[in-house]
Amino acid sequence: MSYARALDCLGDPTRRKVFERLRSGPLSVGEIARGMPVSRPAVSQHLASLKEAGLVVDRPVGTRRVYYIDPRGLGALRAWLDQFWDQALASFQQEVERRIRSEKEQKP
Amino acid sequence: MSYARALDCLGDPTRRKVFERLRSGPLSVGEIARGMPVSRPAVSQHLASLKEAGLVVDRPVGTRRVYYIDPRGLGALRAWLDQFWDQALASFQQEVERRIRSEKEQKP
DNA sequence: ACTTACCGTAAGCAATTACTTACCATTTGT
DNA sequence: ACAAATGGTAAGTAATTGCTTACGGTAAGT
Repeated sequence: MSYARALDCLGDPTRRKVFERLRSGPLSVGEIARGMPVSRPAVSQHLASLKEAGLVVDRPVGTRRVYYIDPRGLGALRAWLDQFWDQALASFQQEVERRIRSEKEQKP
Repeated sequence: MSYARALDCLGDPTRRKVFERLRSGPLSVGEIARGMPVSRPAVSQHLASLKEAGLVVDRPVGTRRVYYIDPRGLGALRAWLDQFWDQALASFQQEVERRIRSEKEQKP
């Protein structure tokens, strides 16, 4: 049931940008906010949401806090996606075949 | 760049519910809306968003419209997730090891 | 001890958005 | 041709939420 909060989080473009900045490795809050179109407190709030959703973890380093991606949140998301894959592919293929058949009926 | 709209869509709980109803196979709008806590027009609007995001496709069947999941949207989402996986796992493991080392220093 | 750097939190505001009701278009059946 | 069924669209409203400014708290440096 954790995929729900994760998807809620990643639904916001700014929060997605914050998350994507951590893809290359751990970063402090200031480093994440640098060059962002929003203020540092805004980034802080987004990080809190991401943390509550299990998508990131943080670790204190002196007066700074370093954030990095939590693979467990990522895993929950992937598991949720996989639930759809097989059934969706089967339904889709069936519909494609149906479309081909209906086109054959129309031409001649 | 299509994963962005897909994530925006699935960020809403109701829209997620609509999407999850299609997991077991194609359904008409009325069938999807049946038993939902929102009205049928609301479901229609959500389906339009999902369609624009490439997550569902529809096909007319008489006076009804049957919707089903589009695997291409699902694939874009999975590809985006996979981008994070390797790097995130490496960073996470590195942090776990760092935590173990710092605990060893503290005890003796 | 004092200052500086860094970050989380609170309050308030503006903008987005998700929902409802009403209406219209299209297709099927009689 | 008419009636019923199905669903997309428009307008309006209420609620959510993302952002900013201001403040407080902790850790490092002098």
